Amino acid sequence: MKEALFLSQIRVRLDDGVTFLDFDSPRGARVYRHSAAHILAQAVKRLYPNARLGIGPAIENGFYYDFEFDAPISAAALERIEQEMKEIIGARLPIRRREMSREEAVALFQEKGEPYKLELIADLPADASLSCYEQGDFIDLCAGPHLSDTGQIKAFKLTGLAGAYWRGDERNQMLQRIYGTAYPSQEQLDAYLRLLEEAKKRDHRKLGRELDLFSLHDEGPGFPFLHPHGMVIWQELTDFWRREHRRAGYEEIKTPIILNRSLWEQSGHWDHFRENMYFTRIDDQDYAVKPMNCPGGMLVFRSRMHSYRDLPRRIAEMGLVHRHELSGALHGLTRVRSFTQDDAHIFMLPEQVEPEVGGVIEMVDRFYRIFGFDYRVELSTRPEKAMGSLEMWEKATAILEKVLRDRNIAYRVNHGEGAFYGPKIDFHLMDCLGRSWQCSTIQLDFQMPEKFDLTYIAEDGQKHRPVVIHRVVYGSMERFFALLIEHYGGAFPAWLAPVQVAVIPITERHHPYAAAVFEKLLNASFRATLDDRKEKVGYKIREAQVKKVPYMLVLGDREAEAGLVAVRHREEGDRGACSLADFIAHLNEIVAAKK
RNA sequence: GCCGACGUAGCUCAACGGUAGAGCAGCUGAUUUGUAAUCAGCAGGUUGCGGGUUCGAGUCCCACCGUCGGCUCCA
Repeated sequence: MKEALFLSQIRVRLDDGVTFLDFDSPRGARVYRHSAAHILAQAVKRLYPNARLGIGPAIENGFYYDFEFDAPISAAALERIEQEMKEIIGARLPIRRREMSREEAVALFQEKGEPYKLELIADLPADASLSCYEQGDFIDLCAGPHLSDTGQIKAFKLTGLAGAYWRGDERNQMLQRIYGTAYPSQEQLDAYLRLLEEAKKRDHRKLGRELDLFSLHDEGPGFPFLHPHGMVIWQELTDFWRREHRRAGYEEIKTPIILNRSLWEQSGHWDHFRENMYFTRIDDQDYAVKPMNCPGGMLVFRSRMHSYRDLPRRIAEMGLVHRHELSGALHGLTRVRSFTQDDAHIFMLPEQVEPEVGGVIEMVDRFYRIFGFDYRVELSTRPEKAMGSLEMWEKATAILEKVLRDRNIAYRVNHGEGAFYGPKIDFHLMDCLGRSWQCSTIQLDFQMPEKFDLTYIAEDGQKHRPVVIHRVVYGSMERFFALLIEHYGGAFPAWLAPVQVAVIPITERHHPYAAAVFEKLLNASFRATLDDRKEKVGYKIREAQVKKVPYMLVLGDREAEAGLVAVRHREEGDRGACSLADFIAHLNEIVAAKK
């Protein structure tokens, strides 16, 4: 084994040669935080000798370690654990790697009473060489590498306590997970904590209340209420969506929310999705509230005969779906129990699959660019609970891969994450905190056409089976709305802003002029307000600023006499006076450009 | 659903087991104001819901509902 290596910030022991790592590289940060996780585990074992160790990896922005305690610990215990960690860091314990045989390792962890470690060892391949890392009175099964001593952790904080199932499986024992983060300096840690504070200010739940966009109530957990200002944004999003889809050759439909059980049996949802569905009875028959829009779409397609000349048919629907989600999973507008999907089903000939999937990819990219979102592409393959033959799945997956490769799109493969009826391409948006959210998805489906016996008449005069794509662009309107709120920090661009212009007369004698300006703005189809309260301009401006109104028109003697408007912009401040016509032209330009 | 935390006025937050308060918002009045908060007054609560302990519960205990951080799931 090579001796410890030194670099400005991190010293790492490696057994495979000399490698320098520093915290700024992703790998260096992982090593650093993984060592912090070991220190956490050591501290916990000192305070709770009976605690059984789970796993303790580094994650994005930090680390965690899972433990099984005799009795659950509470968040208050974290402070005591932090103290103990500081002791361990202060002692500058050297961290040593120990290679051992499987028998040695089993004996070691048996003696230490670590059932989860034994389970991990049992699952390691027979020829794997086992290693442990040791620091003072603590030893842990670990591939490494690690820092050379515990004193190198300069700044850390335990950030949370949560339940987590052993190996992520809800059938397993629930362990307690302690989250933390670590940085090479207190300044960096503080900067990270400040970033979290900033993120809280853009939280869509907070802004949604402050800007009066939407609300959630105990009377309907997970069923959001949209307020007038939220509805304005919603309408702009759907208007834009309709124009783009018409242009791209889509037709729009609307299907019922409640449909008979027989339909859900036919579609396979009864067997594959029942635990997420809501039910009701009508005239002594079972009905279900739709969790997806596809069966309704299938019925529309099937309601008449199709020629191969009719295909592809791109049938879109802003469909309201309801899904029973676990109560603990609900979160603002991003995880709800009822949401609107900007759905579409494309019915096509087998040879149209590639161009159609390509067309959807282009549309998704266009939408995301308008809003300035970065995204990541993922391909999800056959899940355990799947319908259809393996060959069908392989064929469908191969087509999706080909489309992505032909376009040089980088993607990640999620094995076993597909829908039960077909593989899919997902688009994950990165939000302002670096978290990713699934929004757009393109799902290939060879199942529904079979289940619903969909056909078209081909050139040979015979009936053939069309292929179906399910796709969404926004994904869930509610989730996309939430992401937009946080993305813009509530300061929506003019085309989306619930109020685009606040007209602010300085005194009552300017009210008639202000009312005339206001009227003209309404006639120009802008969303404007007239603030004719008996308040000082400063007060009215502050209020408009707080509500994040992009433009304010301040009107006093100077403007009234010259027939001008003094323009104040939300970010840029006082822009000076111009004619109302010029202002309207400017605003029209900004709105049209969606800037 | 599971683990942990939390739930007081519309919002943000106070209140050693001993009479529930403040700021902002709201309402009323005065102020007629030039680019982020004028002043004064008034009103606002069965402390999430239901039990229990206690002479006495916002405070302690139990159950339920909801919210938050995670796990799981997914748009």
